[in-house]
Amino acid sequence: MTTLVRKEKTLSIRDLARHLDISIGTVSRALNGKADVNPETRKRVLEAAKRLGYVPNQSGRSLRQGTTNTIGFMIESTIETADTGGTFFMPVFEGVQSVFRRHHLDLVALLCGTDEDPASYLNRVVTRRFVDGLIISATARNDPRIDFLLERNIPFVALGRSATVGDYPWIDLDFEGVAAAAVERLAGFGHRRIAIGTPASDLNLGYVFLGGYKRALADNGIGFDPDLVLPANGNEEGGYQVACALLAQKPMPTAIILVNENMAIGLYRRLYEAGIHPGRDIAVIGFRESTQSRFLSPTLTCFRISLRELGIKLAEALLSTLPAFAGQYPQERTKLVWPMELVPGESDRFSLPNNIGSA
Amino acid sequence: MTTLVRKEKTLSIRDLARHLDISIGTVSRALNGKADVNPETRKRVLEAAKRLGYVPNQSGRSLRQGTTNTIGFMIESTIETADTGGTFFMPVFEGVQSVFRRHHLDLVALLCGTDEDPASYLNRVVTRRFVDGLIISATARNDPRIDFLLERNIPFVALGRSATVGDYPWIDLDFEGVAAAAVERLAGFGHRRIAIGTPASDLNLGYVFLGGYKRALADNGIGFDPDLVLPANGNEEGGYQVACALLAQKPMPTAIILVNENMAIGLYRRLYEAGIHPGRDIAVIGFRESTQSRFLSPTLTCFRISLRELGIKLAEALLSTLPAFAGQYPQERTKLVWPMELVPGESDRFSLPNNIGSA
DNA sequence: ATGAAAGCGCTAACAT
DNA sequence: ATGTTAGCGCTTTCAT
Repeated sequence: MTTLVRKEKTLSIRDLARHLDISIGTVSRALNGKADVNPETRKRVLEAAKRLGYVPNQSGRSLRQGTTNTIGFMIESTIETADTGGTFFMPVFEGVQSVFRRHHLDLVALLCGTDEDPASYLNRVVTRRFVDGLIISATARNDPRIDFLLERNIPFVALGRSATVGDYPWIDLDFEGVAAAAVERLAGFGHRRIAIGTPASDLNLGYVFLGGYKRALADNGIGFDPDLVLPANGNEEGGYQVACALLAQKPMPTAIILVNENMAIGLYRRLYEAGIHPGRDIAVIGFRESTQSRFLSPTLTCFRISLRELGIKLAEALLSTLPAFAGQYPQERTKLVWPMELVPGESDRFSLPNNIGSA
Repeated sequence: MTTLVRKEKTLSIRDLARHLDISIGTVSRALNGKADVNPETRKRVLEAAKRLGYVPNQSGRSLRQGTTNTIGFMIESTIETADTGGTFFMPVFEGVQSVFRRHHLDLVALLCGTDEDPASYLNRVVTRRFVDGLIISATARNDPRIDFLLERNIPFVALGRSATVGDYPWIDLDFEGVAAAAVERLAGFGHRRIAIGTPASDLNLGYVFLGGYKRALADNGIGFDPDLVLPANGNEEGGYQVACALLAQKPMPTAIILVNENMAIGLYRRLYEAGIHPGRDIAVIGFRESTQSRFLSPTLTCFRISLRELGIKLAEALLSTLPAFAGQYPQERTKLVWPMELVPGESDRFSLPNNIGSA
């Protein structure tokens, strides 16, 4: 037969078969690694495919197989995350991707705009059969997306717990443990009036964080004072507001724990304006260690986590819920609280006499 | 006919047609707003579709039409951008999305991992016909992706210029203008030894930034000193290194311009360690205004840009290259340098006597 | 204004 | 081990 190499048009499997003078069925089987193909034939096919730059059309495959080989990672760019979310998600994304790549699954980030309802956005993505599975993040205390995905039986894993009931896989940071460790450390330094900066929104992590804080207070014999709970956005501006709230209290708390390390910048700023030095006049503990936290003055005491590892675990948790991969990842529904490790900085390095700083 | 509502399976257009007892062709035409449909029929179809939750299968459409109605926004998570890139891209993404949504185009972020070659990643995405068009970012001085996309005739727009030749649309920040404005401002304050922190990598923006700096020096009668060009990564760590380099010079430069605002944090840190105060002992000008820059101490003099607007322009530039939309967006190939507006902060607020600070 | 039918590219079931 | 063919869901001719 004639050597048919089309220009301008991408090669179809039919073109490839014609070029090799064999049937398209055999070509398909050869490319997909099926067993019943002559090794010689397979070699020819793979070589020709490579040489001619043949790549299967994903739409054709999807239509036939009912799967897209694409996983969606849904990220909401809310006020809470717009500024700073990227620094968190990029490394997680990398970890997820490193696992999926081995299985020829493509990962796409689905950024739901602030002017679109997350639930209806998700609905569109899912019903169009755009992805085979989903990773959702920024779980709300009550998250309709989870109900929706469970009901439709769509494979997914949540980055973050939720109060929404149901048997679904999730992985979450150990907000509770972080709050507890921070309180314990500060209490050990003699602090009694320990404030806490929590998210202003309905994110579930706020509730968990607050819960850990309260428990740790009790464990350390410190009474809970609702005035010391300071809700704010998890960014620099929020930190500034938290500092304002701190300064307004009499006596001022001697320590503050932040649920978000970016708040530290705004907090520092406001404190400096008031002539108060973190690490000398007030103890500050931030949340996640970052390049930033290490270069602030004073360096921020915070908690270390490998986001890439987290991403890898997320991917594995999802794979175990995908029918095509459950065999290779035979785990239970993952329900995992990811531990974080304290990294001492300069921001909380001072002790109080026992009798100072109590309420 | 019987009312056939399947469970567990998503509705196909065939199901919908059967349910309405009309042909699938008519249903398709009704849903796609074709003219030759009885208004009455169309109403019935749309109602039933809504009620039963019918959503067309994207794979079916794509296979038939040869388009996916999906645009890819390729973001590389390099060392340069991993930490901080998100803060930049999220708002841009929002802007892009707001335009595409009107045209029922879905936007997905394609994050190329650090362990994957950007060009081959792009190749995969394109040849699989996964997207109809692309936005690429982090353009290198010589960027093979541009050659590839031009050769394959794939609609795309670049966020960032490149030395790669060809008639392709791009939008870029005004690095040159920023460098020039910064130099001019500092020269006006009496500075003569003005250092510059540039990217260590081969990003095109580094060359453009440096070019603007050199020209502005000349315009202000200041000689160019290669020792004052300090390459570093565009993150906190890079800023720290820049500060180290500054401190090593005798006499120390009296001003520094950074190509990336995140560097300011590391720079501040190192300067504080050396007892040198930005805004008092040395003038600092950062790059992009952010929540961060406003809350640093001292606040950072930097440049404002509406990233959302930038995203909107990017989307429009791409649409004008897509055959299906070129009619609605009949622009020339966009080649646009996006202006940025100086936002004075506290970090460069001091003047030198004329005879101090000269080389 | 509607129906009938072809066919996009691919895989899998069946036949040989 | 290979060829043949049906059909995934959809849009778009071409009839009527």
